[in-house]
This record gives sequence, structure tokens and C-alpha cells, in this order.
Amino acid sequence: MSKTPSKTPQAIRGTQDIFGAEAEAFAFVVETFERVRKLYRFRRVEMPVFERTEVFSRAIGETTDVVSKEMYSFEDRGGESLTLRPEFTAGMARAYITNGWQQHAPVKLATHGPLFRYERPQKGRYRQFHQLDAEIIGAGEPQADVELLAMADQLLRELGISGVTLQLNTLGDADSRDAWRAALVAYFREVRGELSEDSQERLDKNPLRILDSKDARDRRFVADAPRIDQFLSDEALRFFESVTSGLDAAGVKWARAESLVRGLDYYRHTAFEFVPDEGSAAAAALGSQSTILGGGRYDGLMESLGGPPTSAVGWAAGIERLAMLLDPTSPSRFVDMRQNRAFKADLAALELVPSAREDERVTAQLANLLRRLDISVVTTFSGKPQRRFEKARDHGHARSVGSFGRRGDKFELYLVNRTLDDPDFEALSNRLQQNGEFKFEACSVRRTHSGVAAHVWTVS
RNA sequence: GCGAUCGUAGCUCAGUUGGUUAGAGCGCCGGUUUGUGGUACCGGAGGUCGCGGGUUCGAACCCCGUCGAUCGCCCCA
Repeated sequence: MSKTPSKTPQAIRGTQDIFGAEAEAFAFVVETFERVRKLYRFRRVEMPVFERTEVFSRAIGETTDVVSKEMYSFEDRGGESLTLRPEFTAGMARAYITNGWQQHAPVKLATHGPLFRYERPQKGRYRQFHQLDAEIIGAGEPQADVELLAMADQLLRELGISGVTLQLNTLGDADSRDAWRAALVAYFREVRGELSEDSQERLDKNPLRILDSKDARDRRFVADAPRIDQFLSDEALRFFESVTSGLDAAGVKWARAESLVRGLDYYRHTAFEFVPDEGSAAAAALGSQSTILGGGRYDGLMESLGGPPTSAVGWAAGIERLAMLLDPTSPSRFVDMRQNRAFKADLAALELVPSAREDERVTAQLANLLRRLDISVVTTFSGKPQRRFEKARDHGHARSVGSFGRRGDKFELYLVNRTLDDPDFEALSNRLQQNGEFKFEACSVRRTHSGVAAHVWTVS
């Protein structure tokens, strides 16, 4: 920003330009999600990025922070109030109703993309951020909750994320939740004056939230506060037990979190979050943002949008937060390049440089041939010819570096490996000899004085 | 909305209690050297010290304002 000319517009606060290793990590999260979602046969949907404002205000609840102060709302030219989606669920519920997706019920849906919330940015939190999202709509059985959570658990495992546990709670059905809420209000009202300022406000707006206050003034009362279990109807209790036993059967580890309440009004029964364990590397990587994946059952939501009673469960996960938890030292996915960490996926197989200026055109030709043979190639034509090779070797972006050019009346491809994992030169050699454009003679291996193997093909 | 810290070259940062033409490493460009496991040598370009005002003989440095960034509170993915 410092010396950007004043004419250049600045990026919007809280937006990100993601590049390099971070972009690779982001893509890896999305690709893994796509793979896992197919294993569970969740169907891909594409959703609009904006909706009528009432879709969110009615579904999420007027009093929530999201609706009351975090939405990007604006009037379009027709005077309609529109809002950039702050979450996926409300829009998916609207789509379910307006498109008659009931005919497919129960439907398992998956999507991902950008969401917008007007908040102060900090670590792991942005104004435009990105989520993965999975929903099962039209299924009221606890098995749906179990399957949804099993998918989340598998996703985290396939991403190689550890030190994170599933925190699980039930909010009961509507009656249980209301009774519990009334009891909490009565309990905390007694000691209102001794609560933190924030919690005094929460008492009116969102009393359940007092339970996970970090303020010591609140915590001493939280311990003895009424618990949801005392208010659970038989049916609600049975539902929760089916979910937990199903998770055990599926091998999904979980921990009961009695004070876990989700921020949005529509949750019923199951509520859950995947949270880093205290003191873990994951917790350190995330800063003060703890939840990486959260969701629950939202049986009342459809009705609030004027649809038929429909039960549903879903979760959303922050792509940026998941990406921060990927292990950059994991040898299976990353390679260490000096101080810069780059994903292997970000490295081309081969960097090709012409040995002299007059060899530039044949080199480009060879690069194209190699790409048709499914070998990723980057070329370097800038800078001094003699120094290109050296530069590519020392600072390049490929696993191997090759120099190509005239050698007498023939050409020569001189290839050296830069990374510790040697490519399959024999296979490469076979592939090279199969093409029709260049005639590759057999590969020979030369040892340099330092003992490094250089692979050389004579080409005519 | 509140609080803390920070803005010096493309990047990461030095810059001594305020004192001549503001420095380094990396990167970039050029020259020399060399075909090679991440470290060859020499040279060069590049900075309104975020911006505006104030204090001072003199400000990158002190003061005020402003914009931006980072981290935290609230809340959330």
C-alpha cells in the first residue's frame, strides 16, 4: 500500500488476493471436498451469490448479529433490497421451496463459494470468505445427522488435519429449547448486576450465548446454570442418543459440549462444531478463531420462509481456516523450496531453457510436444541465455531443468533433476522416443564431477 | 462498534539520544564465469520514509490528525 500510486484503487478491506502456496492450499481443500462429497453422493448445486434481503432476515433471525449488523445489503435499480449471502443455508432452503426440490427429497446437496459479512477482519476471518457447505434436506432421521458428520470427519482426515475434535450438543426440539431458554433467563436474571456488560445484553438478546462467555465474571455462574438435559423431552433424548450411538458405530470421535449453542435462531436438536484441541498446533494456527466447521439440524427453517414443514441438517466449513491447518511439512503434498514452501502441485515437471537465442523456437516447439505427452513444462526465454539454466536450477519452479539446443548438426536435450525425488527418466525417455516430431535417440547418463546424474538425449 | 501494535526499495527488514547525498539481504537488469543436488564473481536500476499538518536551525525519528495493515474483544466459518 505504502508506495502504491494514489491513482490505484485499494482492495476492499477484508478481501484477499490469494496466491502461491496459499492458493494451492485453498484449491487442495476444495478438491478434497469435491472428492469426498462424491463418495457420499452429495449432489453439486450452484447458488446465487445474492438474494432478496428477506431470505436471510427471515431465515436467520432479525435479532442475530449476522442480520442486524453484518449484512451487505443494497437496493438494486428497481428499488428491491438485496443482500450478498452471509451464509448458504437460507438460500438453499429458498431454492428447495421455489424449485420444488421436494420431489427429490431427501436430497443431499453440496456447494462451495464466497460469502460476505461486514465484520472487522482478523486472523482467519474476512469480509469475503469462503465456505464448503453440505446439507441433507427432507430427512428427519438421526441417521442423516450421523452420515453428515461422518462425511465431515472423513473430510478432515483426508485433509490431514489433526488435533481437532467434534463438539456435540443437542438443543432439543422447539419445546425443550424454549423451556431451557426460559429457565436460563430466570437463573441469570437473579444475578444480572454481577454479569459482564456483554452478558447483560445477551440476557435480552441471546441468553444461550452467556454459556460460552469467556469472561470470568460470567463463568462462575455458568457452572450451576440449568442444563438442557433437564428439559429434554423423551423424544428429543431418544433422538440425541441415536445420533451419538450412530457416531460411535461409524467410528467418529466426539465430545459432549453442554454449553455449545449455535448463533443462529433456526437450530434444533443436533448442534455441533469441529474445534481445535486446546494447546494443539491447530489451535495456535487459527488464532482466536476456533470453529473450523459447524452446523446442526434446522427443522423449523423452511416454515419461516413460507415453505412446508421440512426437516434438514447441514454444516459449513471455512475454506481459509481449513487451509491454515494443512501441514506444510507433510512430505506427501509439499516440497520445501528454500524458505518458500510450495505445493508439489505448484511445481512443473520440467523447466526448459534454450541453450542459445537461436534455439528459442525449437525449444518452444519441444515444450509443446512435451505438454501433449502430458508433461507440465514451463519455459524461460528472458534474461541472458547462458544464465537461464543456472537460474532455473537455483530458483526455478520445476522439478527438473532441461537445456535444449543445437549441438553440431544435431540437437541435445540436457536434463538435470532439482528435487530429491527423482522422476522416472526411463518412462520419460520412452515417451520421448514415441513422438513423430523429434527423433530422440537413446538416453545416456553423464556423471558430473559432483556425482550428479545428467540425462542427455541426442535429437535429430 | 471498542482496544492494542505497526506503516522506510518489488519482498523481508536495518536506520544509534532528531544532525550531510536513507542502508542491507533477496528479487530484477547488465557483464564475467560455469553446463548443474539448491551458496560463483563484478556492476547497475529502483525510495515524495503511507498521507496531511505541527514543533525545531534541522524530522524516517517528537506531537496531532487521517488512511491502511495486523492481532484481540464482540460475533462467527
